[in-house]
Amino acid sequence: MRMSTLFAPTRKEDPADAEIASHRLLVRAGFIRMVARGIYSFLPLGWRSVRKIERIVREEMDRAGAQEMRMPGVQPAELWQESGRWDAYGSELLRLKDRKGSDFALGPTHEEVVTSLVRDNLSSYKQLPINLYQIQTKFRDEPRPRFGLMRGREFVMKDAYSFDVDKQAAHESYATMKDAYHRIFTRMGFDFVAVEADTGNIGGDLSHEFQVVAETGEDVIVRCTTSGRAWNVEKAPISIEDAERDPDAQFAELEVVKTPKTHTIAEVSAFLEREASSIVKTLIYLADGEPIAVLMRGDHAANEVKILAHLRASGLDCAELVLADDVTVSKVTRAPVGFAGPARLEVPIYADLSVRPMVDFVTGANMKDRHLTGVNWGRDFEVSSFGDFRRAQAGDICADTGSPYEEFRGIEVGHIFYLGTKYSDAMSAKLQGEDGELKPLEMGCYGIGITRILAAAVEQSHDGNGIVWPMPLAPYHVTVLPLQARNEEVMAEAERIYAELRAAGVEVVLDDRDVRAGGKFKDAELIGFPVQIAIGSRGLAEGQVELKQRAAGDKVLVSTDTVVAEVARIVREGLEG
RNA sequence: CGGGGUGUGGCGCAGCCUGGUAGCGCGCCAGUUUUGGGAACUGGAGGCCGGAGGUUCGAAUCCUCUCACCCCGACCA
Repeated sequence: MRMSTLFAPTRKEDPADAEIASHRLLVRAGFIRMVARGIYSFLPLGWRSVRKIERIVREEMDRAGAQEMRMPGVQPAELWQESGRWDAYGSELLRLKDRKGSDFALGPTHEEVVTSLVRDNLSSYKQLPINLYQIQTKFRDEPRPRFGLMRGREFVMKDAYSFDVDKQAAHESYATMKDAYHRIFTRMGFDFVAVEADTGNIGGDLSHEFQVVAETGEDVIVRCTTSGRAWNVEKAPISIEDAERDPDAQFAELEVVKTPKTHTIAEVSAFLEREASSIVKTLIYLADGEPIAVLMRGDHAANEVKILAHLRASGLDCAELVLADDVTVSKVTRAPVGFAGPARLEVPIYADLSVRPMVDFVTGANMKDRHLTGVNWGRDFEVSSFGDFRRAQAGDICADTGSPYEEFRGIEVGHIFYLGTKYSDAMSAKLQGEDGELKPLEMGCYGIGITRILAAAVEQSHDGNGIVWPMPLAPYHVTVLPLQARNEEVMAEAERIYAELRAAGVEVVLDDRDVRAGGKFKDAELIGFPVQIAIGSRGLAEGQVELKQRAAGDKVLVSTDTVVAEVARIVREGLEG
């Protein structure tokens, strides 16, 4: 490819709306352009990298025995009504009507379509196991798309679905996919972790997220410092002290203190000069619309999955638990947000176990700009029940090993689930087993965010000058830069090297534009070609060209006779990892 | 959905408070000189100032409505 014809509109300046490196650089280097909120076009360079990502995914999925197919982007409402998700999925499901007024959805995922397909076309356990996958555009109407490709509304995803006779076989399919995912992300050169995760609303009871380690990641992960096992913070088992309060404790007087404009724990802690761990925060939740209060120690965070489980175990049949909005908080506490406290609160109060041993703590006073000190449960308010509601964080103790957790952020690029029979039950997808009985299919589903990987790769590998592509994902492996476009010898040598590299199977861009050397260098760095060959009249007089690898950054002079073989070798080694 | 902000040539911005015929940098076109890390000069092209309505002799500027985009929050209390 010649740079003079390549459609790669690069920019000197950062786009005004981009915050993180991947978004900024993918726009600046001419890989993507936004069309609408959370919706992007992929320009030639961007699309080439996307196709390389797809290819690696395809090769490893095929190797793992999965079969590629293709399902529609537009799906009839009936299928979603059958699984119950037409109502359950919420407003992320973009709904539309056809000319007859029938309801459709833009597919955010394909469990319904694939389950009905398999149900209608397989009849015996002898046809199992089967794993079907596709690489396709999905649409999820995200409440807040952001960070370019990281959280878009339209995105490309690889989704696979496994079907097995029983749970054991399904677990084997799951393990096969887990291995395939490890190979895929290793081949892409990622620093990643497989994280044990909560299954959320997808169902099932076994799930791993594949997280690329990155400071700008949206997910928080904890990892045990001895076993190396990693968990999503909502799932991580922490060792909890279940301590009683000292029965002889003397309680201080309850006191109202002025705390102007201190809305957060950090502000209250600083203002009153008390440790965050001596403050109790009062979270107002809506359990199926009914307000409840949850008390947490000031330095802890709440885990809604645990709270929900506790409510159910206490006999409260609660389907949905959400943090209350500001209006509800004001109504329940009779005070603005930031001053909620348990005393004289007329809703059920649930408290984390770490609150039980606390004496004379600080809480909000349910009055604007006021907190209470010397607060004690039992005397100043009653607790409905205590439970473990804590979300894991750095420094917490791993329940498995007794070692502390470390915390880091990640970009979720893959997620695998063992689904069980959730969809096959709902959609009565059954097969005859060996014993002649009809049994629901055991399912698993396995996603990879193809376009998000493009952003994750840039996030993990860039510098002040631009993108630093790993060889397997680079849109082109090499760029050839004739530094004086009007010098015939320089151009002739550039053309020769360009042609020979292409003949050697190297993907190469010749920067044949009549621009100054500086411009070519800047664009080459920005786009992130792994290898640069700079050809100038000075070096050529000595029979030499300059070879630079983007990642290492150092330049070496190489003879014009050996440069093609040398570069071909670098590219080959880069592709092999 | 709540809070904040921004919409002015392709891109990044100033002008708005205090109304009076639209400006800067980059990019683009032509020419001259340049030519190993985003050149200099000269001359050009390109904008219904997001949209609608209003106030006014006169609106990018003031008022109302609306649309779009960005940031923060939606485990903050």
